[in-house]
Amino acid sequence: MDNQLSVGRPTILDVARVAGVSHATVSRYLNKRAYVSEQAATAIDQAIREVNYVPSRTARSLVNRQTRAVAFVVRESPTLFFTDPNLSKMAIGANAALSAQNYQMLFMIIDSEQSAARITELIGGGFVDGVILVAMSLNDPAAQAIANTPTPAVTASVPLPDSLVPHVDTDNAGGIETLTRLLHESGFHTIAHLGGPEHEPAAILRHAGYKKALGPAYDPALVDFANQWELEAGRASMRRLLAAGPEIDAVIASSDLLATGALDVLAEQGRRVPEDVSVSGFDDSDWALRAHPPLTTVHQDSYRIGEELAEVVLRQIDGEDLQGFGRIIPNEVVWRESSGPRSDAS
Amino acid sequence: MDNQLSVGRPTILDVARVAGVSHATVSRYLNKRAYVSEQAATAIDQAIREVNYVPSRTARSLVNRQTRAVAFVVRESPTLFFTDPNLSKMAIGANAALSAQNYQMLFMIIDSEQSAARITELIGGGFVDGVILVAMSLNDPAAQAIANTPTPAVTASVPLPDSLVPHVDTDNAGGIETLTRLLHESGFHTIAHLGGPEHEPAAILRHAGYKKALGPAYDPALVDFANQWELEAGRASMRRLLAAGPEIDAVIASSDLLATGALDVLAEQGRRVPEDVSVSGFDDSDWALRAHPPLTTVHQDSYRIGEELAEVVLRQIDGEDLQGFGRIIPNEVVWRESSGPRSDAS
DNA sequence: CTGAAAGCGCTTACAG
DNA sequence: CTGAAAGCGCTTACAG
Repeated sequence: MDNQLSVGRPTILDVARVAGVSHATVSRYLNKRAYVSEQAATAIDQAIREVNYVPSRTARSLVNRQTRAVAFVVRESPTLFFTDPNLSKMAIGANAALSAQNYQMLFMIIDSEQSAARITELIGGGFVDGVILVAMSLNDPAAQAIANTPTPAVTASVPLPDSLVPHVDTDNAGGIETLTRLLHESGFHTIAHLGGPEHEPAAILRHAGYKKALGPAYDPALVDFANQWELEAGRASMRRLLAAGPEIDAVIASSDLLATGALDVLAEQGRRVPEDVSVSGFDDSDWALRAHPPLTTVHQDSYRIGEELAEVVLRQIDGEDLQGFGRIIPNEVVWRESSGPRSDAS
Repeated sequence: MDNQLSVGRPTILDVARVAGVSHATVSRYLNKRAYVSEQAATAIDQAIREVNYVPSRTARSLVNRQTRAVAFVVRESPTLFFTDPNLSKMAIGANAALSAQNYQMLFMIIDSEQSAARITELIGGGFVDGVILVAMSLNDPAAQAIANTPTPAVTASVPLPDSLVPHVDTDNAGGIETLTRLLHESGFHTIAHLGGPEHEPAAILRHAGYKKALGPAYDPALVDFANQWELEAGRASMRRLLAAGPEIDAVIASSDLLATGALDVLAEQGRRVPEDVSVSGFDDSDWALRAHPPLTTVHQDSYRIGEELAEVVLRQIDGEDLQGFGRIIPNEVVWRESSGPRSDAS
């Protein structure tokens, strides 16, 4: 009566032997996609418990050519990732959407060149069915390598250059455009723009929104681009703006961090915010709330962006061709003290 | 001259055909573990580029019986996870240690019953070689199921009941013991303990540390256990303590959150902190810093805990039997305003 | 140094 | 309804 089992973990053959059927029948039972007699079913069910059988994921993946897993790869300093609420909400949103379709999200952190290579091989080697790539900097070899893999991919926030990988992003242009309009309507008329690095897509789009809102009133003398997305670069840029146009009564910065740099310089020079100059940012990050005064900014629905990212990979996994596709998610202006009272406040 | 390639992604057979060798030789070349002639090597190398070959992870895993991946499973509200700096530092530490050994850490979030079942199957099915389990609540079926899998596991923070799964934890008893001693030396003599839920291991250990430090001076009348790790439970417990022993001049709470509840009640009753009563917590979480006044607490090196967690799974993957093993990581008292001036401050 | 062959643990037409 | 057989893409003794 001793059913010899193999040494390692039990396989479908062990179950078959105990149940007294062929392993093909066990497989059919497991996959519920073909008829199995009631009698065989109960025998198999019991055998599964008896030998404590769990199907091998790798064997299944090999024959099915799918893993039902999607990687969420972060090309960022891990600390920054966990700190940035926008990024973590994105991850939570994507996880929920994937989970709902019974896909497992696998969060991976690139924290070294070695890990970048390993993750690229993993993804190129079919360890997952798709990949959501979060990378802030362009021309990043690691990001490029992952995107060039045959595995369906989507990038968050930044469309990769020279690549047809679809991307999902917040409405950079629209957010700033709306903000500019609101400031204008609230009585600010000499509105400067403190942009991000001039060649970065996000900076370009945000500048475009500013320009569009102003229309013919747009004045290039009131625009300056910071060299980096850094506090110090924001300060330098603000100094240039003040030197060029001392009469400005509002500054629209391309990020909360740059706006914080602007606040520093304005304080140095004795300009009051918002009484003398209104300041605003983008992102609605912690910087916006911690600033003195708290910053008007553009808030993005990161959870939703995460969900859309998931949808875009999933559709590609289902065979849809989404080359070059871009999805823009609307955002929302959050009006705070740094812009003074809002004229049209209801 | 047209080398017919199969339709899907190229396989080792395609490489072999193009290079004019057998696929076994290609495999040997890839694994560098047997001699391959220089001539064959260059041909293969070129063929790999030509067909753009990347080895299949699933096929490899199936024959090698290993995936070189370790799951980091979080049984927590995802938001809480990303918010809690202790948890994210743990993840970063584990990721770094695993990565250094060329293992890929796969971060997975349990956010529903469905996902709990899916992840359990994944792990039981050999999708990863090991699992680090972060679960705060005991008797959690999902945690138990994962731990009962044949896959090597380790739990963070909490040893699972009735389980021999190894665990790594901060020195609960030692931290509170040291803290109690320091308070005593600083002139506090009627020191109460506001413990966590009476049957939770962490609460039991912390209480033990308090008791040990006090020795014969220990007085059970000065001890109360909160019903939950919640703010409100901390308040209720503090009220009971004050009712039982109004003369207390220090309260050692089992967590920062419980300590915050204690602060609320003391403020209500007009007792000044630290002038009338010293208050301290455990965790060095945001609660500790945001409290008024900031809380003395026990700080844990979460990054290091993460590294140790990785080491414990890795050793098991390497075949070591670590059943029942527990690793206790030392921690450190952080003295802040809620305890007044420290007598032995250097 | 290198092929042919078996096998890792599954799924799935194909005949019965 | 169910077995036998082939195949998913690799690795690895075993002979040469």
